[in-house]
Amino acid sequence: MQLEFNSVSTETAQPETRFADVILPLPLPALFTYRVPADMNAEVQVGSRVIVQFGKKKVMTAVIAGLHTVPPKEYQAKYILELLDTEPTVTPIQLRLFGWMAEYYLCAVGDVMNAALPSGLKLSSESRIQFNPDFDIDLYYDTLEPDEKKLIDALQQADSLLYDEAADTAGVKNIYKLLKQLIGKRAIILFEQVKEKYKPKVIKKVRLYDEFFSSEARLNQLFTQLERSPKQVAMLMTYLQKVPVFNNPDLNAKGLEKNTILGEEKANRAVLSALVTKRVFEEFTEQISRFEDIAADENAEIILSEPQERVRRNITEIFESKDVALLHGITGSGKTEIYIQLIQQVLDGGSQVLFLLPEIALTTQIVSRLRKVFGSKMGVYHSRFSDNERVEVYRGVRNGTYNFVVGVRSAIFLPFDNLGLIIVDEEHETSYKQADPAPRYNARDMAVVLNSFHQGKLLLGSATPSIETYFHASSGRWGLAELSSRFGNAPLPDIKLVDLKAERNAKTMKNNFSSTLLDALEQNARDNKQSILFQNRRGYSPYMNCLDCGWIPKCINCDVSLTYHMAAHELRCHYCGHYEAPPSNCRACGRTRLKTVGFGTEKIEEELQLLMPDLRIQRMDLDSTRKKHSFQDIISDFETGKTDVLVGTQMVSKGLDFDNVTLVGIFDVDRMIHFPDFRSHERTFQLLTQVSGRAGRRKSQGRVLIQTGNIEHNLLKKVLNHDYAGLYEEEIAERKKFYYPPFSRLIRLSIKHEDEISCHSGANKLADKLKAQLTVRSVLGPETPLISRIRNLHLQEIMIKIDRESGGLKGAKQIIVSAIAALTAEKEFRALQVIPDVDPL
DNA sequence: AGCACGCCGACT
DNA sequence: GTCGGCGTGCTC
Repeated sequence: MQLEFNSVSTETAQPETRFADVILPLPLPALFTYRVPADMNAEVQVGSRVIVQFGKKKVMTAVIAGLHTVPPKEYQAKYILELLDTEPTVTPIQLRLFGWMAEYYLCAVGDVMNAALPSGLKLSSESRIQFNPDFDIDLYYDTLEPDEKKLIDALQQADSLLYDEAADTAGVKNIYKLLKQLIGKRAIILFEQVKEKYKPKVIKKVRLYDEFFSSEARLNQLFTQLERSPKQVAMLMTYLQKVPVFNNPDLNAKGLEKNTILGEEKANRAVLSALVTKRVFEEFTEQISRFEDIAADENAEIILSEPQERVRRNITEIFESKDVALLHGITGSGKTEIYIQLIQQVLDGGSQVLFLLPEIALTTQIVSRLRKVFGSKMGVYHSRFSDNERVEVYRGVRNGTYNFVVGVRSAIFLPFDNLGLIIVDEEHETSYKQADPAPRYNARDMAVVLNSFHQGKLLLGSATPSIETYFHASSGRWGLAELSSRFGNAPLPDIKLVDLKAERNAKTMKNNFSSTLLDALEQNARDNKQSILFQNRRGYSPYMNCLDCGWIPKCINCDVSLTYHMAAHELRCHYCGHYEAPPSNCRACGRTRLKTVGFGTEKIEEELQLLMPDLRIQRMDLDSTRKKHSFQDIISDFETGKTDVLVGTQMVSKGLDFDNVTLVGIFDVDRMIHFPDFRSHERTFQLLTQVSGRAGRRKSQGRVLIQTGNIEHNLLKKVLNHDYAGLYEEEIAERKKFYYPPFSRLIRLSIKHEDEISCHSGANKLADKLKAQLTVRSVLGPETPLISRIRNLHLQEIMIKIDRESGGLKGAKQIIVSAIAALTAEKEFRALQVIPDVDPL
């Protein structure tokens, strides 16, 4: 589609002229007003997508947030160029959520909309280059320079090119100069093209022309006609067999897939196309879903155990008086079956259900389990899906194909209109919080808000609830249901600490493996049992070190040491992606005694392989699961017993159920415990409990060995005793004492600047402004974060604690926003970025 | 966020 | 003398 950019209207606004306030997909604080062309007056609706021109040449998709007839006074509104929807894509509830989130998380509505809509629904324009048909090529070709000739040649072949394609064909880096020259010579023209990104999936089919089954005689005539083409007759027979049109003429309209007919013996393309040419078969295409049509398994009836049933009733009771409940059920207690029953109940009542899961848990067994019960009326919304697939789920929710969706955090943005139940499983998971970019939202918290919009019910589930959630649940604001026995009375795993200090003194360590852990691994291998080893750090070793002068290779862009990766034999920065070859000489003293220090998953894998050569080991971390299916492959290899040991990061702790795993080994807990963060104990407890839960599901009791240099540590004792209550008591007391959530609200301001000095002075100035307006004790910092520079930007942090009782959240936010605006308005701090993060993790 | 307009250094 | 660097201000 070619767009007209220079059309200027001279009409004045008639009384009936309508105006639309639209949300643009940009981080701009305001809505923009466009004029509705008269012929669209009847069709425009709030929530519909439109195409508008923004600025001189940008054309983009916007969403109508409001319609009115008040002409803007300060400027002449541009026209809406195109209306994309006959039915609104965005529902009123979604618009309300967008606005709510923008205000709460201190970002632009455009940011929220960007996160909410799959990019397939956001068309945008691209600049394309076209040969100018008025250019007299014969006359001027020889005046062109070699680069120009190349591009012109290519443009005469294709009807248009993108900038990048043009740069490629011309073989130059900077295409703009070349384009400018050619525009000057009037050889090319540029235009903007709006690209529809979503492409429905189609299959090619064939069917008989209707005339042939009008009567048997007509068909016989056809057979006679084809007499001398046995293969064509065979193909026709195949068709009639698969599509019995004489029993039911309506079947012909649906036809038969080309691939099905071509899959038959002796069938081939030539035969089919002959029949098409003879106008026996008619070719057509049909739009289909990208998702397999899977029927629910009738036998997948879920029978709850007595404790499960009790808890289910308990939750139903809670929902009579409260909208939110926490299901605190220890690992392996069978929360999923309870969810299934509740979901079924709500679906039967005619309402929609949303089931949120953390990113990693979603690719695994739970989805197939739910699939068995709910079949293809269940939609799955996941970031590993292609954009086309996500658009299909979005549309499917809108048009009623899916009344139940299992999804990751962004699924809260789907266009539900009647949500009866939201379940947030593993509610403590940090992946519910989007760290970057804006909106920095927590899907678990937004589920609470969304639920109130729908006046539905929300169930949070976890074996290790976050302290905040447990506080709300136990204080009576929300309901609390506890499930404290494992399904089938399976015993909880037996967790033991391995004393690294003692083993080091006794010199029984082999590299990073204690003799206790090695013995257990050997025992397990003999018994044909599987083991999981957990080390929450990928790569081979976190840094290299010169033995002579202590020099450590660091990232050129960030203030971090480079991690050595064995498989790729390179040093990598885990923050910016920079990588380089490991140096053979120390860059400080020139000597060659460089050693790798510390250990990650790669090193554990290597050491274990050396110690136990017969063991079949697989590693599961970000590096080994980059490719699309590798994650699933690793899991199924382990599931089917093709591997004995799985070495992994956090990834192995989430939602995986393996019946034959009886041993879990955990490395490097001391680092986790002592991580400088007020949540480090909570985190460590959650992680260790989750990983431990992988050991000995169902029948046998599993063993967990935690290697630590600090066997007396209070937190580890709580882990050993599965003492969540103890953890909660201690943590909530700390939070109260030091005034942390849930007793206050936190807003973290990250200050970034290329220049270190400006970064510090800007942060100081901002902190001073804030301290003057808020109370001094509520503004902490600025502080230099653990990593002081990322991607060449220096960092400072200010933490603001907002009093819960004073109820000044909105006021405080107002102060923060204006303080930031005032600071960045000073020209000294023009290049300073201040990024607010509300409820940071 | 892009993008155009505008004012100062190293090159045909 | 021009090209082009990125500072600053605006986009309905």
